[in-house]
Amino acid sequence: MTSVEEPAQTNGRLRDAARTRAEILDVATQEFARAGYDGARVDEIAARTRTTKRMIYYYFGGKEQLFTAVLERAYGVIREAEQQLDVEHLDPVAAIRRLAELTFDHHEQHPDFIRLVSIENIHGAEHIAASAKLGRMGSPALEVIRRILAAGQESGLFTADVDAVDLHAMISSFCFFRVANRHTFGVLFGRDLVDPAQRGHYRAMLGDMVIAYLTAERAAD
Amino acid sequence: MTSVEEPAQTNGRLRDAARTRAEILDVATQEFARAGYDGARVDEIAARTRTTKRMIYYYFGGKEQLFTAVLERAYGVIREAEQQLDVEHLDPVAAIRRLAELTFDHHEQHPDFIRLVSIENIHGAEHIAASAKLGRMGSPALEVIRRILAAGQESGLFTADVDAVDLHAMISSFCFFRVANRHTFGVLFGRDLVDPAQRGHYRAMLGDMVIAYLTAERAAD
DNA sequence: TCACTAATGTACGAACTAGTACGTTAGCTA
DNA sequence: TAGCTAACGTACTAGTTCGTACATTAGTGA
Repeated sequence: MTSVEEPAQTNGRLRDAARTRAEILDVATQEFARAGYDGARVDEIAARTRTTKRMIYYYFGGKEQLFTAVLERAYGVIREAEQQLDVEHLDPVAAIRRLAELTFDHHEQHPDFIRLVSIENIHGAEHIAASAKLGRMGSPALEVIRRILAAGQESGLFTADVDAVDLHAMISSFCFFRVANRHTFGVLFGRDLVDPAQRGHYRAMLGDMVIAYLTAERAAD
Repeated sequence: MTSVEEPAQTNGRLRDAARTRAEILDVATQEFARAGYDGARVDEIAARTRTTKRMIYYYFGGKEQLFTAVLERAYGVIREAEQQLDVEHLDPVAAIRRLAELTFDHHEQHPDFIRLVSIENIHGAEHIAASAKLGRMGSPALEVIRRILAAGQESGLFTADVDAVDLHAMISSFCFFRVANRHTFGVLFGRDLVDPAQRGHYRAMLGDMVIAYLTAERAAD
């Protein structure tokens, strides 16, 4: 999240639409992630900005649209990260493990994003459904998974007949739950799923799980 | 959720503390699950009850305590369900699959519970942490998993050296994500994870995944 | 049956909160 | 450099929302 923390005016200008807009988005992201859609306070966002509430309405129109803009940018970030993904040179098993690990890392590094997605689901995904930018956006990772799966299935290495979307769901489940539910899980079971000391443990567990699933010997269907 | 929908007075009484309390809890569960903690309206809960807002404060003290009571009851329900669990007579593989399927079914049948847990995580699990009833409650399923795992590992059937809490997290991840994130996932990938026609598919996928993970041939650690 | 209290209802207030009307100025361009 | 407009600030309002003061009654036990 391109945080803007400079003294007062960036690039010598007092008035900078792009900077003001970006700063509002930064703070709004934190605030929505902190308190949920209804818990977030427009006044609080404004207060933590170098500008005023007036500007939020000037640039975004309202709280609802601001939240949508926050989601659009957050999804854009993960989209970009996935586009960096380069696993073409790896064998299917290594490639899938790599992909799983990248998903794992991204989720861990963007807890705010996870919270925003949770919040959006509480609200039935109405904002992303209404967003032209986000509707059916899919994910660059999906195409990659598709190719790896095809290669693995062709070579007989992968026995599971699973499609890319379902495999993506499986990988995301684990990564998402670990971050999203860490608080209740921690209280109820006395175990912090995001404990840095256990990071490697869970990362390996995810990879093992996915590979085991894909390569398991199946009874005839 | 013991829904109370009778005409006016149950068991012949106009004033029935237990009934009023239960009815408030029922409606509050729906309202909190619908809109989140801050989105939920105390007035709305009262309106959909046969009693008044005054009673919410009389019985629970406030919105915060009401939400905690809602969580306590919701966790109580899953706790009870898990206590029914009887898999002692099954071999480890069948037992684990059974357990996974029960978790799967429970999550599917209680979307409100899933939403409440999501909401509670947005708020850092502060309510269940403060609740005497819920702190470190654990889960009856955990003991069952522990026993099955021990048996499976002893017999050499299970190769993964995973503990009960982590396995529980793995199973829950899949079940939770499927229900909790169905909305955003549906919009972004055009696939409804809770489509009844696909229920069997995902249920089998979960079992296959867990069993594959537990029984996979491992390279020496 | 009488009195006492748990249970309930009504009406209201104080604080908050999204959103806006109105006024001002920086910075670009002709 | 004059003027025009995008960018910005202040002060306010209308409506909402949690919570409560006060009044009332059902049911129970003596």
